[in-house]
Amino acid sequence: MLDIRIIREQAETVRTRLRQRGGEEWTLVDEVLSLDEARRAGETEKQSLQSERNRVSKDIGIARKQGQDTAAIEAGMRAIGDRIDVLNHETADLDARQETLLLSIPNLPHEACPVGHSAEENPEVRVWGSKPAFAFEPKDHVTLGTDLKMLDFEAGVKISGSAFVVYRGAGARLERALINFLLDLHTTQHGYTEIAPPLLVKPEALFGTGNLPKFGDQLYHCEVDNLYLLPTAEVPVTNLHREEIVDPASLPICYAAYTPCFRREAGSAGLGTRGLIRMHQFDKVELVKICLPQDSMEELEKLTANAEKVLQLLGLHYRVIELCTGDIGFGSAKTYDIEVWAPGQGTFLEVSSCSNFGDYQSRRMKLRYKDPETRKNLYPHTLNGSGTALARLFVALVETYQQHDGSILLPPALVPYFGRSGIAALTP
RNA sequence: GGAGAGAUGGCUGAGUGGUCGAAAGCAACGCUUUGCUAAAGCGUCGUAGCCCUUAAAGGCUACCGAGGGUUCGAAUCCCUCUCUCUCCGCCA
Repeated sequence: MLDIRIIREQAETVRTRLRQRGGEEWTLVDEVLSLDEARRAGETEKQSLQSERNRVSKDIGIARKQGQDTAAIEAGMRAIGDRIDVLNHETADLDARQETLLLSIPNLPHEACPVGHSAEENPEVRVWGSKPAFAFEPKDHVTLGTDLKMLDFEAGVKISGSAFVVYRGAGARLERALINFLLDLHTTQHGYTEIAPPLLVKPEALFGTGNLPKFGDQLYHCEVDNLYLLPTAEVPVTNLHREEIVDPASLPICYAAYTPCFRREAGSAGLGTRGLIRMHQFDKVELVKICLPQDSMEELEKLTANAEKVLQLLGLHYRVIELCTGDIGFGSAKTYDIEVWAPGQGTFLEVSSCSNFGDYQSRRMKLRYKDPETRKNLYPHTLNGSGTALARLFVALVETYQQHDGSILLPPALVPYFGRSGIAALTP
């Protein structure tokens, strides 16, 4: 949520920045400003009347003790009370409308965020490794997974429908090995604290991270209990400190969490996505940071480097791109995407998205820290990034490390976790 | 699912219609004094909004789980809701 004071004082800058995103939200600025003005006018009148009421009510108390008749004064106060009631409802209504508008306005892109209209204008930041060469025609993960009996797409459909999959045998074991590898890397090498959060979350948590109110159609909702299946561990983990005033000495707070993620993917069904690339349920290890405002850009670089380390250790070719203003997410001020090469797809797949949200989420969830100098409560910055998504990592891994005989030879970093050096081809 | 208890400031915990934003204690911060890993004394110490200011300072208002009601006036009385805890039942 944007700071109303920034909108008030720098309306033109806010409009310009919002326009760079390409949406229509910039047109809401004028509406917010007029609501704000009306709200403050009502607030001022209401408060001066309340002040009068408090003063006179005290006098009435004193006069009554002295046995005086206060009926006339009380009648006058009743009129003031009525007026206060009216103003109360008016300002509450204006306040609610302003809040609703503010919740639907996306974050301002950071000035370091490249300006552009769409994904085509995302600059490539760096490339690591190179495309692996094959002396044979590489298969895609669907073929490999099915042949090796690691992935059962038909069973997924039978049990849960399209875009669900069953991992089995070596596939299930590989998924588990990857989860442990990722968590160990981030907790023992990168200093993150491991979190295992609930997978069902309240609406308040989703408002805090910005998934609600705008993106409810992407969420699985358990109506009888009004709980949502999480679309990413970002939601419960960032909300761990919702409505808290954290000790600034404890910053940066760094969390790593493995969870399954559930997404309805409304609107993208049948979008030509074969295999594991777009699923309703997938595993992910998420990294979350809460830090001082002045540190957040540096922390974003570290976070991105932590996610890249995964691909480096696994020997997977990848590139990092920077999202332009027209492509960054709703709450983000600056985002790097990491895309891994998948030989069977002949394309790069997004396996991580690392974002600095500035104070956008912390203001929404009333997450603050007390500045030791001024003793004021300030909003820390929040960041998160996948470290990394598992399904697409699985794709890149098996497609990159497939052998001519259909077997898979795992990179050394994964061998201790998997327990074997690879997955042998099955003999028919 | 059944029964009961509760929700007050960072924490503990007083407060049942009027100078209560709220006693007291703990924690924290500052100062003083003494001094071997500390104690004592004094002071400060909730959150948010509005107004006035270049700013600081200041003034005002609201907030004692949430919402509504009674009243000139509500932490305090009434109603509704939510949540937490305990016990019983069921269950991985």
